Amino acid sequence: MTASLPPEQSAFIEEMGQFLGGYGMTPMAGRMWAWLLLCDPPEQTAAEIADALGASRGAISGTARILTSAGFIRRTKKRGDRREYFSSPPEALDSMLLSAGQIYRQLRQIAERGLIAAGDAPGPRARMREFHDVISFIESELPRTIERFFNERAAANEPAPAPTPARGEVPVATGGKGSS
Amino acid sequence: MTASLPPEQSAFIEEMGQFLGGYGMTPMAGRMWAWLLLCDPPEQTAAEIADALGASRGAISGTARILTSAGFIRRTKKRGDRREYFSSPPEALDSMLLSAGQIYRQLRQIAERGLIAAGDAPGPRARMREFHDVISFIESELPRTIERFFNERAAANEPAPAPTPARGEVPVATGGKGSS
DNA sequence: CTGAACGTTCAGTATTGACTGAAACTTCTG
DNA sequence: CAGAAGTTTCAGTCAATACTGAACGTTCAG
Repeated sequence: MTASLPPEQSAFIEEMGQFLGGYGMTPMAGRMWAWLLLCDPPEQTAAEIADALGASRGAISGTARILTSAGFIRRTKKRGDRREYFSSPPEALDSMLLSAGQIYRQLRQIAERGLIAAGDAPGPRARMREFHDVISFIESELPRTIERFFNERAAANEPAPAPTPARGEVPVATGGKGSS
Repeated sequence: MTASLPPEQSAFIEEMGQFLGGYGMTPMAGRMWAWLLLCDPPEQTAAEIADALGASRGAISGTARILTSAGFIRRTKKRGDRREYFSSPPEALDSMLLSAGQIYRQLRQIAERGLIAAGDAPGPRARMREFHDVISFIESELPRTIERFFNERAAANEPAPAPTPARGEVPVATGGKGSS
C-alpha cells in the first residue's frame, strides 16, 4: 500500500512469492523472504515489512513463525525496545538447501514403504527398487555437493587456513544504522 | 473404490498423492504414478486405473495428460484395440530428476532478477549475490550427480550381466543417453 | 450403417487454505 | 500505575482448484 517499491523489486518479491507458494510454502513466505533479502537496513520490524509488502500484521506474524522455524529468517530482540527485528542471515541458505535435501529424504522414505507394498511380484518390485535407489543416491549425494560449494568458496576467499571458516564471511552490517 | 487394495498399497498411493500434491502437482498425479509403479500388469487402461484409485474417468484423463507431458508415464496404443495403455517407464525417473533440476534453474533465474533489483546497495547486493551463487552451483552440479549415478550403476551391471534373468522385464535403460 | 465401448471436455461442486482485521495479550514509557 | 506501542491469536472471508459426472466426439465390431 504505502509501499511504492521500484518495479524490479516488487517483481522479484512477487516471483519469489509465486515460487515458494508453488512448492509447499505460502506466497507470503516467499514475499517476506525476498523482502528481507533486498531491504536496505537488513533488519526490519514487522510493521516495516507489513508496510513494504502491503500485508496485514497478522499475516506477517504467522509467516514469521513459519520462516523462523524453518531457519530462513532470524528474529532479534533488543532490550529497551519493544520491537522485534527480522533479518535474513547467511545461514538461511544452508537452511534452504537443507530443506531441499529433506524433500529427497521424505521421498526416499515413501519409496521404502512402496517397496514393501510391492511385495514379491518381480515386475513391481523391480520398478520400485529402481525408484528407491535413484532417490536414495541423490539424497546421500546432495549434502556432499553443498558442502563442496562452501569448501571451494571458503578456499577461494580465505587462503589462510582458519580453523573456523564460518561461511558467513559477509560482515552483516550489525549496528551502524540510525533510526528511521 | 470398487477395488479394495492391500493396506500397504493404498497407504503408499495416498502418501505419493500427498507428496506430489504438496509440491505443485495434483494429488491425483501422485496417486496415479504410484499405482503405475506397483500395479502388476505394468500397463493399465484408464478404466482399470480409475477403478483401482476410486477416481472418475475425467480425473484420470486430465491427470494422464499432465503426467505424459511431464514424461512421468507413457501411453501405448495398440491397433485393433480402442483402449489406451498407461505405464511407468524407466525414463520416468530421469524425467523426475530433470524436473527437480529445473526447480533450481527457475530459482536461479529469479535470483538473477533479484540481483538486478538489489541495485548497487552493498548490503542487499552481497546477500543476493550469495543467494544466487549457491543456487547456481547446485543447479550446475545436480545433473552431474545424476549422471554419476547412472554411470556407476551401468558400470556395475555391464561387466557382470545380471545372474537372474528376471523374466522378460525390460532391461533398465543402461545409460542410454549419448553422454560423453 | 448402427451400436457400443472408450476417451476427452467442461461446467458445477466442495474443499482447502491464505490472508484480513479486530480483539486480547505483552512489554516498555511517563 | 496508567497509557501507549507492538505483537500474536483467531474467527471470518475470499479465491483458487481438485475432482465429479454428464454430454460429446471418436473408433471399432456386427
